[in-house]
Amino acid sequence: MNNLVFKQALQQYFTPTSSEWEHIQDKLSFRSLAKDECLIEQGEVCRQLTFITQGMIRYCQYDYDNNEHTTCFAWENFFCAPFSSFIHSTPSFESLIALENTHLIEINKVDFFALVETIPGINLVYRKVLEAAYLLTEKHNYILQNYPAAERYQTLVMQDHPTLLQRVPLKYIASYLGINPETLSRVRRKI
Amino acid sequence: MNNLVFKQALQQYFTPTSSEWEHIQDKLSFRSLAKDECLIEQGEVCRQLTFITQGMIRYCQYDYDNNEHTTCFAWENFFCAPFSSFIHSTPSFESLIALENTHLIEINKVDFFALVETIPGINLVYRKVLEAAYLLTEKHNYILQNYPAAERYQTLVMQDHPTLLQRVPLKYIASYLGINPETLSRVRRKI
DNA sequence: TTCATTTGTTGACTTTTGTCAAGTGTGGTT
DNA sequence: AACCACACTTGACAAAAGTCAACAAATGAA
Repeated sequence: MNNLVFKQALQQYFTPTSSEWEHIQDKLSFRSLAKDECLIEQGEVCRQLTFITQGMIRYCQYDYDNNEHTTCFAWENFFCAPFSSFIHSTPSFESLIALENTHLIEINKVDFFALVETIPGINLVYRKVLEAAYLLTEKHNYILQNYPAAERYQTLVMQDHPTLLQRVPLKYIASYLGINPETLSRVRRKI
Repeated sequence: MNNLVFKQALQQYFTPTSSEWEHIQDKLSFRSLAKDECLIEQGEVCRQLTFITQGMIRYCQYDYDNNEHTTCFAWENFFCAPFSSFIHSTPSFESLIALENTHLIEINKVDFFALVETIPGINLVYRKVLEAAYLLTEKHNYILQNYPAAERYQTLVMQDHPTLLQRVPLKYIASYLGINPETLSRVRRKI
């Protein structure tokens, strides 16, 4: 069941042989998070790669005044991790918190990198995941640095992810746009 | 000469066999940029990976009002490219412009990915380059989004890259910090 | 050296966004 | 139904950074 969702996700990139799939499946474990439960806390070192089979995760960081800032949302069929922590075993910049009750597949980091080395298809998947993560944050950051509040809303929400509005409280959307809820409220009123 | 610098850079990650090195060397070409010359213009699709043997490159983007924003600096011994464009063959978000007279080694994208597929060491190097690029922009963005002007200067310049001050005009540093030159000037006066 | 251009600084003012406080609305619990 | 917590909105005001204009300082070319 859950495994199948995962296999389908891999098959976007390669079709594992049955022996490869055996090896992969061996390393998977399952986990659920209740709404508001933490997958990883800021400062922790990330030790596994996570794949979301159902639900939604919010990435957030804390600034010098301990205010929370949302940097990313991830949902069904995406891999999620604080990648720099996952890659370099350094403390994570961000916390990952469930926005809804969420079902996950986890692969331990050591196991995952062993698969990357031994299964070329997994190497490819890893590259694609990194590339996609890079692209997503690049755009988010480009918009946050170069556009005022109203344009951020238009681009990052209305244009790119209008469905967020149905799933995510506005206060987190405001935080994703790098503005506060009051400002978002004023932006939305003017439209 | 130039090749040697490049080989040394690779050797941080792996030691190519002499036949591997032959294949790699075959694909390298050399290029120089005068100060202010453009390596890649925003909107262009990036078709090669570049390695800097001497000099310095500035990455910059243009916002909705066509104001320029510096997002990154790269110098000797670093690979540089607008990675999302390089990876996905999409128009580059940013222009790459020489800050000084600069010497480069280039590898055509198709050749490079062929090397990634055939030489495991190059695959590793590519992963490391991507990971490093990801980490660098992640920190830059984290600071820009979460800290006010004075703290951005302290962290990104004084702490991380104080040598920038000797090589880069303040107006570009201001732009890298997401503030204007007047604000930077005021920040520096207060210290 | 001199002159012109670019770079950097400063002050006065404006704009944008944030902060604080009060209020409305909604959903869930008892 | 009544209450509570939470999400969201609104207004008045404050703070941070941007804009514009003037000028100073450094750099480079003639």
